[in-house]
Amino acid sequence: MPAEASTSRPATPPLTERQEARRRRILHASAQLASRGGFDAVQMREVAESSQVALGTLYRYFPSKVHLLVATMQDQLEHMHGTLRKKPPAGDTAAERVAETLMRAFRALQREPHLADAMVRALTFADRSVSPEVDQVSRQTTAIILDAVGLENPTAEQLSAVRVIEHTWHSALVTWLSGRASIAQVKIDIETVCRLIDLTEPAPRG
Amino acid sequence: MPAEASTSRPATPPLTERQEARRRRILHASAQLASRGGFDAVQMREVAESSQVALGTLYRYFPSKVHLLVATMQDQLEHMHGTLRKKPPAGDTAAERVAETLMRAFRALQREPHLADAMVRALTFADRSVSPEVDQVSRQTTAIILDAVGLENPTAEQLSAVRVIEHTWHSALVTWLSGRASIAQVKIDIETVCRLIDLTEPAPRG
DNA sequence: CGCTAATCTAGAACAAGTTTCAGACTTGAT
DNA sequence: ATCAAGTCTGAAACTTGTTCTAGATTAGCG
Repeated sequence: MPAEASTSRPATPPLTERQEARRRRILHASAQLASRGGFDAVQMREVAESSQVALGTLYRYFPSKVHLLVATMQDQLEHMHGTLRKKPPAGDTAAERVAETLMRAFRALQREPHLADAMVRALTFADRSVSPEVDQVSRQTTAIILDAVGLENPTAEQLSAVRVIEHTWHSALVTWLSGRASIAQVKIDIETVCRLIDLTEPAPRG
Repeated sequence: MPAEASTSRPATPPLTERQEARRRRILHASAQLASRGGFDAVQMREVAESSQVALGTLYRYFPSKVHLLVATMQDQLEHMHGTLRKKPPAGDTAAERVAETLMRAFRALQREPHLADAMVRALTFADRSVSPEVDQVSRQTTAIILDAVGLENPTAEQLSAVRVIEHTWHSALVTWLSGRASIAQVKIDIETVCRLIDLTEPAPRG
């Protein structure tokens, strides 16, 4: 039994520099193609060509198109979390802060609607084989929301509220991307669901 | 300009008996294959063969696999709405009734998890070209929830709460289907979000 | 009935995701 | 420096959704 890799994710052997560079090129090409034409425009052969990697290699790094796009989303989310941390939301209540955070993220996605389409479609289409990666995205999203709530040790009830907010966020995004809801409606729904978090917050002491 | 088909959906010419029968056979084959192996098991060639229809004909009836599966979902939802109407939920508050209704629907889906997988994946993967059909599914779901709430003329606020419940329902389903949440967790989240509907309900007069 | 337009069929063809394979290249250990 | 193991490449093959075509069938109409 090897004792390696006991800390973070299971059995991810460290990548050499060139491998890390390949991985970056692939993710970059993926995001670029997605920004153009969304999910359909991310064609594995094109990603491979764009990132100067053989098709087989692309599949070694990302075992399917969905894996690739979910990884792309992880990448973007990380970036967004960083951005959000720099300018925390200013609302008085947790609900206001969460809603503001989510709408800010929403507007960022609006700027690259095709990219958003590709990532979100991949995320909701992912089957069990992508669970770990999707879960990672979900944890990242949870972290962003909890940051906005501003709690260190949320109760089970609060975690459920956060999950519901997350559900609403994803599904509202899907609805908007498929043209079945306006931005105004998304905003209203986000604000509606964010009330839940206040419901579960103990009255501020003092 | 023909004046026909002015009433319901745009330009759906009435089907002959044999056409109606073909449509039924197709939907039946689709549901059957889906029940076995989920989304991937619904292969257009197999659906065509199973329903004794040429591939080209299948595509004339349903312009894509996603269209087919969304139509399958419409079919199933209609059936379920009928079933639910017969035994309305018994809770005292709107929240209880809605949660009970949704969990009942959820248990029905649990009985055919592969079928559920196929339908839900199709629904969330659908792009703009399927909007009308997806919207129809959404309206049907809304109707089911509103039935449980028991309101004739919901306010805008209540409609937003219903949309949020719907979002949560879909997304929780996706999470469960991909093995990232347990049934218990889904139940909790459904109950959590259903509280919203009570928040918006005016105190009963009397 | 006999005509015409629409529909259906069988099957080939095409597109994009995925797999496979032989050979060239890297890497790490000796 | 050299060898073995692992990785990358280029290209072909395979799978399944989708489109296309030519000919047979059916439906509606005079």
